[in-house]
Amino acid sequence: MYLANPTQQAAVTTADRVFEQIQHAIVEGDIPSGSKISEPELAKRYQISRSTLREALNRLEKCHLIERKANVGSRVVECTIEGLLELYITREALEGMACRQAALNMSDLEIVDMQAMLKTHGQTQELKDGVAYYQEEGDLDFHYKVILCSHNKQLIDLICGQLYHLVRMYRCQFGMNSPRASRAFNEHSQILQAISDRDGELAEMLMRRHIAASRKNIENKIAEQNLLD
Amino acid sequence: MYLANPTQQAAVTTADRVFEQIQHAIVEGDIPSGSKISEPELAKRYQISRSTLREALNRLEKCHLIERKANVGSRVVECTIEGLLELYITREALEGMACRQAALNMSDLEIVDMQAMLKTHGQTQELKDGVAYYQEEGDLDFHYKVILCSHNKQLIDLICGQLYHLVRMYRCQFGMNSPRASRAFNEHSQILQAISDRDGELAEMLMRRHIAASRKNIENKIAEQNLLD
DNA sequence: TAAATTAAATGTGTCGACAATTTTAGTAAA
DNA sequence: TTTACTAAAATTGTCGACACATTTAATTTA
Repeated sequence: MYLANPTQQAAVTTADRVFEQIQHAIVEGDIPSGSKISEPELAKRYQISRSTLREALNRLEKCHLIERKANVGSRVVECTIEGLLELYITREALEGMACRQAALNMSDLEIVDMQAMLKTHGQTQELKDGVAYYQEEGDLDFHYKVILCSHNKQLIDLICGQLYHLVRMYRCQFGMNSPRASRAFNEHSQILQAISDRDGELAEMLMRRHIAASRKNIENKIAEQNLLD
Repeated sequence: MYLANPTQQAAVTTADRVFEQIQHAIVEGDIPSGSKISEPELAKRYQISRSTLREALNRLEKCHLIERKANVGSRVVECTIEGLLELYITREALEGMACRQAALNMSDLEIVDMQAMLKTHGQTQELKDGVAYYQEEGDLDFHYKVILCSHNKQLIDLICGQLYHLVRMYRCQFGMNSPRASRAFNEHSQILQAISDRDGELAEMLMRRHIAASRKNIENKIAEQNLLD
């Protein structure tokens, strides 16, 4: 089961449903990264007409999962190291600002809720220490909540509606259930503290460091791997 | 004549052409902000089938110029004060980071080019001092160049491919040919200096202040206007 | 054999028509 | 007059077919 996107309203039309199915298939790698998409083939596989499929493809393009060229066709986006680093840099900017806005705009109730959620994360983490579960869902959960609490529609749409599908895709394809779990939890706690103090500047700074740390973690792994070649 | 988007590849298909036409009409306010879009009517006006029109509508949705609801239809996005402020906050985050990346990644040649452009701006500004022209094109020109020079595809697409159409729309509809022209020029010069020094941290900070200043300028205007009511 | 040209096949873009849903108009009941 | 229900009209979603462009295969030519 994959994390439902909070900004994605319930699928009512067939194009919506097929969009979600293909999205899932791409994120999980069932439709491989970089592969060409054949409209007739996919239309047949999902038992829909090409028009409906193209509607779905348009939404996939909107969240950067496929790329289209006129008169040529669509390809699933390629997962490259550079792309991953660029994605993290963009996240650093956007989520940093979202965190600042959350510190300024969150209601007291929302803060209480988030503290409860983090407490839960801490407990499950003590139980299955260092297990991928936390990184898989808890981390995204925390980030999602912060973004939604920015109360900035523009930020919410850009990050949750578009970038995060790519984030999930990279996580799946590069198998990134990193050992940063316990450190991430501590960083989340610090961030929430800054938010509770309504310290927007600190909250942004901590979130940026948190994401930058993940990025550097990846860069280091790559560097190690390159030394082995 | 309006500023062609550097990320927008040449229109080859009819849907492309119609997309550009409607985009222009929305930005300029010929199709009013907040109005409902009738697919049959627009299809007739542009002499195309509904399928082709819907393809164009999908791209308009991608750059946040229209909003769609399933089984109900499309509306031109509404220009509100809150929306404008949210847009500026998002720009502050994204363009700030783009500016930092530009300082890190720009080639020396690109820096020389940009210095030349800014010099031109300074001269034309001396000629028609305080005239809207500068703010209308020069400002966007500078910002566009900085973003492109970040060499970060993700940032480029988000800002140039999506946000900037909205920015232009707000500029048109709110008649924002502000008197910040000369101050903006000075701020641009400072930013470029930081970029030339390869000082990413300073470059980001200055760009963020530059955009935040615009936002506060707007907020003040609103506050003044509210006092009169 | 390799390169260039042409022809077939595949795939994308566009169209008009039908199905399903929503909105509007009209009628009946309170 | 207002509300509730019903029927008609209009609008959106989906479909299959055709036009056009690109890619692939076959044929010719150097």
